[in-house]
Amino acid sequence: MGTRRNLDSQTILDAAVELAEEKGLENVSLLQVAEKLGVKSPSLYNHLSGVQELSVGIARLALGRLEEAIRGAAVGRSRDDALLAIALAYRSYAKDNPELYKAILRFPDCGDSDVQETGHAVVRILYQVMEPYHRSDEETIHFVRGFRSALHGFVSLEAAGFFRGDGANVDESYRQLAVRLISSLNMKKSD
Amino acid sequence: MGTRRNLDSQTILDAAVELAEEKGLENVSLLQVAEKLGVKSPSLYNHLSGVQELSVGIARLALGRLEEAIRGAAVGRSRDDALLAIALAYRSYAKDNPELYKAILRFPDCGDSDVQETGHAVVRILYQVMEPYHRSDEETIHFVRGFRSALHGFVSLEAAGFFRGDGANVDESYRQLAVRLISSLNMKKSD
DNA sequence: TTGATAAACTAACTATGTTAGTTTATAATG
DNA sequence: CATTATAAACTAACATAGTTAGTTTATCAA
Repeated sequence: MGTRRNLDSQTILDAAVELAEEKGLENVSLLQVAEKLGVKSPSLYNHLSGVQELSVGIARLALGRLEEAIRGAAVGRSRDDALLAIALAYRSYAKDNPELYKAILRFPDCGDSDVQETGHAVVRILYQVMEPYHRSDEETIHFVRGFRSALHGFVSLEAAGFFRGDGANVDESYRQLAVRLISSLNMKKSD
Repeated sequence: MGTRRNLDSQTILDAAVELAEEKGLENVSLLQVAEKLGVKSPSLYNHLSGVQELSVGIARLALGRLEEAIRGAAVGRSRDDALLAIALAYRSYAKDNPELYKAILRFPDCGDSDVQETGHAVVRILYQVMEPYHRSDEETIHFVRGFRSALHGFVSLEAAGFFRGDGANVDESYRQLAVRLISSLNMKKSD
């Protein structure tokens, strides 16, 4: 007993993420994380301020990985092609990492500014892709907000179990949504 | 002490909703609800099976009211006009009832089928509005899924505090998103 | 009047988050 | 090398939440 200098906030975060992926995000408690690390739960307080900090950490990590996935999808592509690739990568990430995506969904609870910062990083990629369209800043912002909202909304509703009963191809619904928005970019405003 | 026959599940639900609106959804606990009703928390178990049932009840009520708001907006309107009105009503509801809307957002946690049922009621209105467009069932489903996703996604992200830093009119972003999708309905598939 | 029922109660348990105060291993210093 | 300071672990304890079991009691029906 006494002291072992191996623990730090990164290790704790890693354990929490692992736990989330194993047993679901809702079962990530300081008790469980501490147990996983062979430590008593109050010991964690030497490295973090509370459970909220852990939640924020998970959310940030999840958003960071989402950003990576999106950036990876956009690389080597441009314009419509890039936008569609981003859309598909977004949904793939959510499907491949359901617990981490839940952590992103949960951020309304905390309203943390750090999380929002990481969220902006995702949006920044979209701004880059938008450049060749030569739209005004304002128009670009409007489009990016809408595009991101659509991706997020679809994936959230799908994760929540909607789109199950009515039999139509969900992949196709998603593709059409993305294409509708992307097409609208290439049209004159008057249309 | 002893017994008063006034309590029932509806009364409890009403108290919970009131509490949510007063102190935030995250502060709705059986303890607080019981206190508000002048009762000890175990007494609530005579009328409900647990806190989950209460959460589901709140979510269902919130979705029910959302459905009402949307139906009210669609009445007397048709086609593009109706769709836009629904979109605006959707966001208004979320803004006017932030705690209730949070309850809707939270349903991923439970995956309850009753909640999904009420969610479908919202979608049913959209199907009605879609009729005059004379699209195939499949096309209609795709569009409705996308449209609803967009509304939900935008409102969720807005509630979470995104769209704040970058200075562009948020109302306009939302309107444009709705219009983009609605316009895409009036186009040939080949476009 | 009496007895059954339903609704409230108390007591107690588990789990979670958290704080306070104690011990102890390592690192830093004389 | 001895000592001290620090940091990281510990134990103990408390609050709050949800929940269960078992008890009391008011009301309603026979």
